[in-house]
Amino acid sequence: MTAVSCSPTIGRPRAFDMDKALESALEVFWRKGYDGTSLTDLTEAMGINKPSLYAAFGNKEQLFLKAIEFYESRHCSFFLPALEKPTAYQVAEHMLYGAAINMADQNHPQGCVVVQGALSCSEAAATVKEALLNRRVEGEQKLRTRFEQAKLDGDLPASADAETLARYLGTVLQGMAIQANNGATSEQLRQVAEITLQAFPR
Amino acid sequence: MTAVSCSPTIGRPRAFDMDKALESALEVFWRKGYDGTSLTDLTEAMGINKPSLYAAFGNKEQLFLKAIEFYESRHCSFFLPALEKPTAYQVAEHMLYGAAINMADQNHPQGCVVVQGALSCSEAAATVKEALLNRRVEGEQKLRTRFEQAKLDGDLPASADAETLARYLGTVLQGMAIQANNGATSEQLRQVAEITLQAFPR
DNA sequence: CGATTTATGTACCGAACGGTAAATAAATAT
DNA sequence: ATATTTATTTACCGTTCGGTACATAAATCG
Repeated sequence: MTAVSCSPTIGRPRAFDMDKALESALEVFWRKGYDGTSLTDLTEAMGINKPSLYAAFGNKEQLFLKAIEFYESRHCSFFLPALEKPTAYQVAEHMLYGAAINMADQNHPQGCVVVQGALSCSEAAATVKEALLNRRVEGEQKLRTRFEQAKLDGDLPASADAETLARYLGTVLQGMAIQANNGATSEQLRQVAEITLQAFPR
Repeated sequence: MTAVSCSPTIGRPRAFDMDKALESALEVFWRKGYDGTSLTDLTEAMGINKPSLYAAFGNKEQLFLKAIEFYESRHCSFFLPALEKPTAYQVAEHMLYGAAINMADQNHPQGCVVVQGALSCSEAAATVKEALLNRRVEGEQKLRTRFEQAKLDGDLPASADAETLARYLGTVLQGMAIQANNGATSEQLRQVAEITLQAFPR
């Protein structure tokens, strides 16, 4: 069993909150990307020293991967619920409007760390780049599966191409991440979502 | 006057082709991003030593900016011509199909260096990040102006929102860059372009 | 032929990089 | 109280970073 963060009862207690530290690390990675973030950036933001960071999170790469898990559980909270909507159109609707609000939210860096955390990067970042790429592709795969189900359910015409619809939606969602980086507001992204939905069969 | 690359007649002649060196530098920046690219990466790809690089291109930042100019003149050759098409719909059409072919082209890194060259980055890269951001916003501004003209020309309904249409198109184009990084083929991007156009007024 | 000008190759600079050894501090177990 | 266990602090490791000084090579100018 690997060292899961189950609180050990013996030994000196950890002086910092792991979740808060992880959130701080995420914020830095999100804003600066994997290559652009130094250990000094991380330790300053997290309020801990390097040995504490390494003892608690492994190394820079593992910390990044844990930060991404944290991101998906806390910040991408609109994605999975949207998949549960009763029709394909409503799935698309909730996903696009959710993304519009989320990606331009001023309470955290703009965009999506899964898109911009390690898009083009050094060889040292190859592992995390691939991890993010897999998450993007898997997200689209989930959309595709949902749309194939919608065809069976009858709320998407049998002539519809689930794979291409999923890719279209993925493209717009990923494009919204760039738009948010460009400074687009939630309202402007909402308008994009609105147009996007006009091409979506209902 | 700054040192434009007008060939000097005196002194030892330069032993390398500046355009070829710039193209090699672009290829590296495109693939690894600004932060992910080291001077060693650059000099190895360009086939020159560091002092030659600095004498010819200034420094890493200036080299990057020159590589971006090079990119826009050689690799984004579909953008400006698309703007000249007779109707707004045809503008969108040519831009989307041009991007679909270009971004997944296997003859160079996938995606778009203006999107992925310095999206999230260190403070050292702040200048180049802003330069890329400005290029993206300016591209959308050009689209918007073109669509406003189309409303005057009558090939776009007066009720259409030129700004939002431009942002919608920008979003899909930027999303295509991510898709190309995800491994999408030109044919898959072409299908996305097709759906995108269904939401575009004609 | 020098003299001048520019480019190249080598060798190096201080700073920052990711990562760690070793000593100390704070908790529990016996 | 002492031993054990874990976290923190300080100080440091070798490597790589972006950038440059300096000597040499290759061209033109007079």
